[in-house]
Amino acid sequence: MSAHRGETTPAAERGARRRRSSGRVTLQDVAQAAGVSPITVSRALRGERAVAPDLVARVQAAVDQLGYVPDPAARALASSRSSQVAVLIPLLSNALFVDLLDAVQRSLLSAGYQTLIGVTHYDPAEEEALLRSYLLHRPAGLIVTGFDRSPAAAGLIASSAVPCVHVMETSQREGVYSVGFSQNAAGRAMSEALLARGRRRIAFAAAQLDPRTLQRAEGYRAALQAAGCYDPTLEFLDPAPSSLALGGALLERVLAAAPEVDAIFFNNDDLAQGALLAALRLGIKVPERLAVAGFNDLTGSDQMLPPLSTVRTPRSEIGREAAAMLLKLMRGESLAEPHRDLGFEVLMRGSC
Amino acid sequence: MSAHRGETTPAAERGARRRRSSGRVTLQDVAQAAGVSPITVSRALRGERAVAPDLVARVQAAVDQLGYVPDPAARALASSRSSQVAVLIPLLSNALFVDLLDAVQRSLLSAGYQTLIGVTHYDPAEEEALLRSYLLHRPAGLIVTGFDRSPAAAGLIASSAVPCVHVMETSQREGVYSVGFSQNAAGRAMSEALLARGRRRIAFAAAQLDPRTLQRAEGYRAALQAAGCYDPTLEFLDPAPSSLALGGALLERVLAAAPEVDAIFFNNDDLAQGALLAALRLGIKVPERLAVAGFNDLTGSDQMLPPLSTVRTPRSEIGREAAAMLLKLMRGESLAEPHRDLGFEVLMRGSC
DNA sequence: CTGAAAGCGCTTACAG
DNA sequence: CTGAAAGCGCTTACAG
Repeated sequence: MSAHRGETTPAAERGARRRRSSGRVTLQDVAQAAGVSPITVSRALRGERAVAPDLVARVQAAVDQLGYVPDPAARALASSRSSQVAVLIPLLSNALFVDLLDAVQRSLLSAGYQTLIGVTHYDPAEEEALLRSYLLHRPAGLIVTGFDRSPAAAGLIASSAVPCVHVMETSQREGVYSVGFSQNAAGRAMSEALLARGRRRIAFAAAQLDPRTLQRAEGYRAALQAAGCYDPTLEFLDPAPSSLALGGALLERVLAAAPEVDAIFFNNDDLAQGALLAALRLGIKVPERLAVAGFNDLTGSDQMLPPLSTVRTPRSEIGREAAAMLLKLMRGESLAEPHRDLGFEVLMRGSC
Repeated sequence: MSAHRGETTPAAERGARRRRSSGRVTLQDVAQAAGVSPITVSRALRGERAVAPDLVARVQAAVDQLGYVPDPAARALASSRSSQVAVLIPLLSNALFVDLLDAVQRSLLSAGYQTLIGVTHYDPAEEEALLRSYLLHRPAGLIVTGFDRSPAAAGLIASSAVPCVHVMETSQREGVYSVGFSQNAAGRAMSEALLARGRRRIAFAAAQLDPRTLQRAEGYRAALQAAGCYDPTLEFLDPAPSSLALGGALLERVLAAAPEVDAIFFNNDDLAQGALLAALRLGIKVPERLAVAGFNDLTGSDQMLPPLSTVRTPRSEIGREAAAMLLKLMRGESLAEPHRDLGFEVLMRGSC
C-alpha cells in the first residue's frame, strides 16, 4: 500500500517523490504514528461513533506532532459532502447584502466551513446556472435570498437534499427554512409613521423592483388605503438599478409629476440619500416642505442633512442566525423554529 | 468494477442505490456510452494531448446525451488542483474591495473557476490562517491584496507553488506578479493638484492606516516638501476604521488643531463625504474657506454638495486584469509583463 | 469499540 | 493516438 512511500524521502524534501505522493501528511501517516487503523483516526477526528479515550489521545498527539490536516477534496469525494457552503445573493453593490454576507462568512468560518459566493444580479437564469454549478461541488449547505426563483432552481435545491436556509423574507412554507423579517410589515410601518406625522400625500419611489421591494410597496399601499390616502399616481417604480444619482432624479420626477406631495418613501437608503442631497441642491426644505424616508439604514444615513429617517433591517443578525440554523441542519439536527422573524425598527430621524 | 452499478436503477430514480453510487453520471458512464476508455474521455474533455477527432465527437455526443459534468472533488483529488481561486481582501465594508471582487468573480466564473473569498480585516494573523486553510483546498490560483504580510504568509504562498497575483500596488519584485497602481504617485498627484490651485496649508487626514494609506501619505509629504509647504503637525492619522462619521469628526479635529488650514486631503472618499456633510452642518464653505479632497471615487461622491474632488482608482480594471493574468498562469503560460500599472486619474470636481 | 476491504470519480505515469 | 493499472486521501458499509 505504502510501498512507494517507503522509498520516498520525507515530505518536506521537495521534488524527491517517486510516484504520485503529494508530500502531504495523510491519515495513513497519522494512523501509523499512533499505532491504530486509519478508520479509527478518521472516527477520532470527526467524533463520529465512540472511540476509546486513550486512542483518541494517541491520535490527537500524532496529529499535532505531524501537523496533519484532512484533505477537503478526499473527504468530499468519499463522503459526498464538502466543507463549503454556497451563498447566493442578488448583488454585491448593495451594502445590505455585503453586511449579510460578512456575518454569514464569519459565523461559518469559525465553524470550519468555507463560503462560496454567487451573485445572481436578480436574474433567475443566472441563479439557476450558479445553483447548478455550485451543487456539483457537493456543498454542505446552501443559503439563498428570498423565495422567488424559477421552478427549475427551486427543484434543484429540493432534489439536491442539501440543507438550505432562505434569507431576508418570512414564510410559513412547510419543509423549508427561513430567517428574515416581513418586508410588507416594514413597508407598512414606515408608511404609518409618516401618516402619524400628518403626511397625507405620500409618494412611494422605488428602483430595481425586486420581489422584496414590491412587498414593501404592498405594505405602503395597505397603510395608505387604510388611511384613505392611497393614490396610485403617487407610485414611482423604476426598474433601473438603485443609486444615489437615481434617487436625486426620482425626487425631481416626483415633484414634477405631483407638486403637492408632502412625503416620499424611498425603497432603499441610497435613493433617499441621493434625494436628500438633491433637495439640498434645489433648496427644497426637508422635512418642512417635504418629508423623506428611506429603507435599510445603510451607512451614512445618520450623517445626512437632515439625518435620514429609515427602517433599520437586521441583516447582520439574519446572517448570523442563518449560519446558526444551517450549522444545525448540517449536523443533522432538526430546527425547533423552521421560520424566524427577526423584525425591524422604524427609525425616525430628522428627515420626516 | 461497475458491478454494483449494474444492480442499480437509473440515476434519476432516487434512493434506489445499493452500495455507494451517488447517482451521479460519471466518466465511466460516458466512456461506456461512447465506446471508448475513460482516459480517452478525460483527455477529450480537457483537450490534453491529441485525441482523434471522431472520438472527440463521440465523447461529446455521449456527454451531451447523458448530461455529464465532471466531479470537482474527484478531479481535485486526482490532479492536486481544484477549480477554485482564493481571493484575499482586507475588508468587505470598503466598496473599493467589493468592486475589485465583483470584477474578479465575473471574469473567473466565465472561465469556469469558483471564487473563495477570504476577509483578513487587515490582520496579518488572520491572513496567515486563511491562507493556510485555503491552500489545503488546492486552489488553482490565488489573488492577494498588496505586498505587506507576515514572512510566514509570504512563505506559504511561495512554497505552495500556486499561481498568485498581487493586487492594488505596483512592484518590481522578481518572481511575483502584480497589477495595480502607484499609491504613492496617486497621493502625490492629488497633493500637487491642490497646490496648483493655490492651497498652501494642506492637511492629510487618514483612517485605518493600512500600508496603502501610508504610501499615499508619503506621496503627500513628497509633494508638500517639494513645494516647501510641508508641516508635520498637519498630518492627522487615526487607526480607527474608516467611516462617514469619522470623516466628520476628523474635519472638526483638523479645524480645531489648525484653524488656518485651507485644504484637507482625506485618504478615502467615505471620510471626505462625511467631512463634506459636516461642513454643510457647520456652515463651513467648501471650497471657498476650505478645499476637501478624497480618494477612490466611491459611489455618491459625484452627488455630494459640492461634488467631491477625488482620485479615481481602477479597481474593476485591476480585478479583470488580475483574473486575466491568473488565467494565463494557471494554464502554465508565462506573462510578458509580470507587473502592470493601471494608473489613476485625478478628478477635480467642485470641492477644491 | 475497532478494523479489513472496497469504493468515491477522476488523472497520472507507463506502455505500446 | 489509445489504454490497463494504479493511485489521489479519505469514508462507507459490513463484520466482529
